[in-house]
Amino acid sequence: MSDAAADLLRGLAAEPFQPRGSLPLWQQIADRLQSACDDGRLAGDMRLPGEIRMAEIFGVTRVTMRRALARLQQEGKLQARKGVGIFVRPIPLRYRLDHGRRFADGLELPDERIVTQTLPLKDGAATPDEAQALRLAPQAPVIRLERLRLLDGAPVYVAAKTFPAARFPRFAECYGRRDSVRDVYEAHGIPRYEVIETRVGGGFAAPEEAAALRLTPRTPVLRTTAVNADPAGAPIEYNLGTWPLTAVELVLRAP
Amino acid sequence: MSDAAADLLRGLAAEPFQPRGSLPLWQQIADRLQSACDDGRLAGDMRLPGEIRMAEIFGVTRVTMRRALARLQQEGKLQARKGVGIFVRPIPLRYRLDHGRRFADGLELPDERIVTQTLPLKDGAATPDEAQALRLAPQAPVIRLERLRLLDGAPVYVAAKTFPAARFPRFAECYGRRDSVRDVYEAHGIPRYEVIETRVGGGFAAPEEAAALRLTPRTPVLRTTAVNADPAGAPIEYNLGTWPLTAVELVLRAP
DNA sequence: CAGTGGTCTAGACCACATG
DNA sequence: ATGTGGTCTAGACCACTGG
Repeated sequence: MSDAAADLLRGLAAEPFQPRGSLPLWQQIADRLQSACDDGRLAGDMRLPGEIRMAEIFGVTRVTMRRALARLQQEGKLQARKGVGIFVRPIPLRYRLDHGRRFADGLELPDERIVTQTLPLKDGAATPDEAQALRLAPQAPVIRLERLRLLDGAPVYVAAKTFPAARFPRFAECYGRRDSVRDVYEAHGIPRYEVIETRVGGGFAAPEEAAALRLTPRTPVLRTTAVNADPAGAPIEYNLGTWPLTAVELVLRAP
Repeated sequence: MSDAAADLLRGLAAEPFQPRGSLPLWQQIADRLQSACDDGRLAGDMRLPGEIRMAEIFGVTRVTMRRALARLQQEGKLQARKGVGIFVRPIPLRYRLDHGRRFADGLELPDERIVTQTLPLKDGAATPDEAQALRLAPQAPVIRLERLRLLDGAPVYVAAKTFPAARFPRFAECYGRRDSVRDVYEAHGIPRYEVIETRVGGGFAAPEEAAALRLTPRTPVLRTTAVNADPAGAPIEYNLGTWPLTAVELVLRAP
């Protein structure tokens, strides 16, 4: 009785390790696991043996084993679920996403592979950041929309969108039909829009973000913020996006 | 005999911790240290007491203390130097960098605060990536230039630039005068250039990058790649930049 | 040399998810 | 009830850096 993952790991552990003083043991283990992830020997959604088991296989303590596993989790290759096990994250290599295009267009992938989950709409008051970006009065009423995009079942993007409530009185009704923001725009007399500013930066996943993206908390992420405007230049949407650090590559081309 | 840092930490440790079951001890410690970094109570280049000492102060094992410190290192707030001590990383905060502008212009800071270090030029053969970006034959001769930018003494950017050797026969001579790539361009009949493509992605610092940026190895970083072209559209420079994840924010505005 | 951070071990208890 | 990952401890040895 030995599943494929355990056999593979035994193979990784077979080669002797470099003596002390060169590379730390946990790093050598992590390196071998990582190369196995990268070349597909550890494939998507595969479940690894338990930590104690793996520690035995590699001939180290559980603590040392955990250090190796922790690095792979931080880099998004593995995902641990408490009480369940450790899984190979079905990795999106890296998606090229062109600036200013719609999410799905930028990915250049068939729509079947993309799934969108929408969380319930919420009303609220604009935060200072939002008020400034949307050119609203402080505390002005806004509509908040959260969305999660999955690619081949793996979450790759959470978006928190904020809209000025005054501008979109029939938001919920229009959005609900097809889960489409574009529909809302059109229904309120905005046939097209422009991205007037995009920012890209890095950060670390908050617990909720990590849960949504199925990442270990505090995992590094890429954050994008965009402001959309109607043809007249008035801001109509503030979009805060979070991506697993290794999941996306933004491509910006000269016009 | 007790320096300022130790006193501050004793203050942080004074408040009782939440009982087990709520937040892990190491996370509570990390949170307190982080807020102390963020609001300046732990200021730039300050040296912390040793790990054993800090572990005593917080009443935990050295292992637990190290977990807390590890998180702050990964997030770029602290920097450990083996055999020396742990230091507060001087004010990385976050710099707005506008796309398409020169490094120094984008930062909108006085030149005095910016220092550039140039590593020795190297000749070499184009890698596949470089050959494609620069539209060269495989293995074509290229010139490699590495630069490190420091802001207020803290390294915030390493750039690895690659130029087609055939296009810049007098590269070394021209560059050496003022360490300016623009000088090289002008001397070879290129009065201005355009950025034809920029990519932004995330990764993890290789050992050399980490050393240059004074980061803990494997720290998450932001990577930018840009291709410059002459007015005729011919690629003349391939630029690979690495930033500490928390040090930079790219701002892209509509033309 | 003494002090520092980096690595590693052996064992323990807990909260959680699953069967 | 079992096994999982998450946390924590107490002690040890090493390599590096500084005075």
